Amino acid sequence: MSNNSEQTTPVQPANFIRNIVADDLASGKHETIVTRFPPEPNGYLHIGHAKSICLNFGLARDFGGRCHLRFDDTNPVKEEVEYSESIKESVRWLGFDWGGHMYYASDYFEQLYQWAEQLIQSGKAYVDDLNAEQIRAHRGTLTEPGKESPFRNRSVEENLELFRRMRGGEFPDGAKVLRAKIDMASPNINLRDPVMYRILHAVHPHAGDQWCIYPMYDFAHGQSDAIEGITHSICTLEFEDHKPLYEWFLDNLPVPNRPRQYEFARLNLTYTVMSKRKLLQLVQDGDVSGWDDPRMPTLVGLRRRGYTPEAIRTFCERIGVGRSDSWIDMSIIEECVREDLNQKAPRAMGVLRPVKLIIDNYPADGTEEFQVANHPQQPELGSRAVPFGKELWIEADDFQEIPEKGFKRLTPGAEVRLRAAYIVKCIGADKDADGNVVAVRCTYDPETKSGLPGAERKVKGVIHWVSARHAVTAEVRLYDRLISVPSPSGDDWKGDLNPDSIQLLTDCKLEPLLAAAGAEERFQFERQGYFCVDLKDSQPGRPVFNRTVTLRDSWVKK
RNA sequence: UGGGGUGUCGCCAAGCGGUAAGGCAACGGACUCUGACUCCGUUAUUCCGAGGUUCGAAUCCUCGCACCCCAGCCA
Repeated sequence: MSNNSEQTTPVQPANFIRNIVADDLASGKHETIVTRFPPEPNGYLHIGHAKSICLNFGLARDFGGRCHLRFDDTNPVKEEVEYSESIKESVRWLGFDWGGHMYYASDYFEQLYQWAEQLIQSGKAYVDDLNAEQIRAHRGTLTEPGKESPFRNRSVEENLELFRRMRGGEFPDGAKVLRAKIDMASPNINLRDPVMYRILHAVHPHAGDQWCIYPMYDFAHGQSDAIEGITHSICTLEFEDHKPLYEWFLDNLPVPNRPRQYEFARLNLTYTVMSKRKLLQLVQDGDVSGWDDPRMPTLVGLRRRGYTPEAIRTFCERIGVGRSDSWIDMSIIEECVREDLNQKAPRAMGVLRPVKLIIDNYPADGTEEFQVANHPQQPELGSRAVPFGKELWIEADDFQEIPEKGFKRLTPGAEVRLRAAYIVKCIGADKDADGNVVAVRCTYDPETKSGLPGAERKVKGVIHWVSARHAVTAEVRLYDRLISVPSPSGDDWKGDLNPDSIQLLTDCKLEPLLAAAGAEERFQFERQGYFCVDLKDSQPGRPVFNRTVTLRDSWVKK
C-alpha cells in the first residue's frame, strides 16, 4: 500500500479553497485550521447553505481542524429562535457536528461595543445625526464621490458621549448612527463611512433586552471571526467588496487573531428559487404548505421530500467550488438521490393509477404468497411475502388496447411477466358504456411461476401489481419542479410557478406490508421511483407517500 | 466612460509555461423477472476574441468583448 497522506478520508475534488488551506498547512502558516458556518437566523436553510456547510465543515473534517456554527444575529427585527432551532437541526441532519463550538455574534456585543469606543477614541468613528435618506444622498453614486456629513468632525468627547447615550436608550430608532470615518470618496462604496451601529429598540431573540443599539454585519463579522480564531473565513462572492472593510476593522482594532476572507460562487439551481426572500414569500402567500413543503429547496423541504443527507453531500461535492457564476441543473441533484436510494431503498410494488387485472383461469378464491427479494443486488436486505390472487391492481398505462410502437406491456394477445409471479397473456378488456377500460382480462401459465425451473421463458415486458384483496389504499403525492422555467425572471418570477408542481393521488394500491411503514421510510416502488413516507401526514393503515424522484426512463414516450 | 469579479465540452469543473483530468448529461452497444440498476465504448487539435512573448501558452503580456456584484440604519 502506498503511503499517501489522505488515506483515511475519501479524496475530495480539488478546489481553490482546499488548495489554499493545504498550502497554509504545508507552509506552517497555520498549525490547524478553523472555519465557520455563519447563518443569520432569519429563515430556514436551503440547498445553497448546504454547499457552504459541506465546504466549511468538510474542510475542517478533512484537514483535522474544526468548524464553528455561529449565528450572525445582528438584526433582531428579522430573527427568531424558531429559525436558529431549525438551522441547528438541519446542520445535524446533514451529518455535521460543531462539537460544542456553537456561538452567537450577539454574545460578542459587549466586546464589539468596547471596540467601537476605541475607534471613537482614536478618531476613526463618529456619531452621525443624518437620517437614512440623507446618508444615502451623501453617499454619492457609483461614479460620483460622496459628500462628508456635517457631523463628521465632532470631537472625540462629543462622539463618546453621544454613543454612550445611544446605548443608554436616549434616542429613538433612526435618530443617530455610529459610522466609521474612512473615505467618502472611495471608489469602493463600502468604504464611504459605513454605518457601524444603528439604534433599534427591539428585543433580541438571543441577547434579550440588554441592547437598543446593534452592530451592522460589517462591524460584527470580521471581529467575530477574530475572536473565535477563525483562520479561513469563507463567504460568497457578493462580500468580496466588503473585504477591504473587513480588513480595515481588523487593522484598526486590537483583535487577537487575523482571519482571512475567501469568497466562492453561491449555488444557483435551475427550476427553483433560492433567495430567502422569495422562499419566505412562497410560504406567506400560501403557494406552498410551509418551509418544509416537499417542493421547497430548503433542507427541511428536501428532507420531507425524501432526499437523504448523503445525497445532498454527494451533490455538494459533485458541483465543486469555484468563483464563476454558474447554474447547476436540477437533474444533478436528482441523480444524486437516485444513486443513493438505489443502493439503500428496499423495493416494493405500488400501483399509482390502478386498473383491475382479472386472471380468468385462476381459481376465484385462490391465493398464494410469493417470497420476493427486497433488493435485486443486495440479498442482505432480505425478502418479504407478497400475496397474490385472481384479481390484481395494475398500472392503468401498462395496458394499451392499441399499442403504440415499441410498447412492451399488456395489449390483447401479448404476454407479460407479472413481477415475481407468473407470465400472463392478455385476452382483452372489459369496458363500461363510455368505452373506458374497467378491467383487463388475461390467463396465466402455471408453469411460469417465478423461480420454478423452466419458468424463465422470455417475455418482452415485466409489470408490477398488487393483489386487490390484500392491497392497502394510500395517498401518494407526486412532486415536480416548483418553477417551470430554468431560471425564473426577475420581478414576475411568480408567473413562472409550475401549476403542476404537485399532483395528489388518493386511491393508490400498495402491497400490504407498506401499511405499517414508518415516517421517513423510503422505498423504491418498482418501475416508478423513490417514495418516502410523509413525516407529518402519514397514518398507520392509511399511509401517505411523497415521491422523491422518478426512476430514469429510457422508454421515450410519444 | 467608478470599483470589484468571472469567462476551459450541453451543465459543473481540474489545470498555475511542457503539449486539455474528472463528474453529470448525450449517443452507441451488452446485460436484465424493475423499459431501473450495472457494464463496456464514443464525445474539446482546443481553452471568450485578436495580437504578442516563447523551442513550447488555457496558463505570461497587450488590447478588446460578454456576463455578474456594489449606491440597506439587511446579511
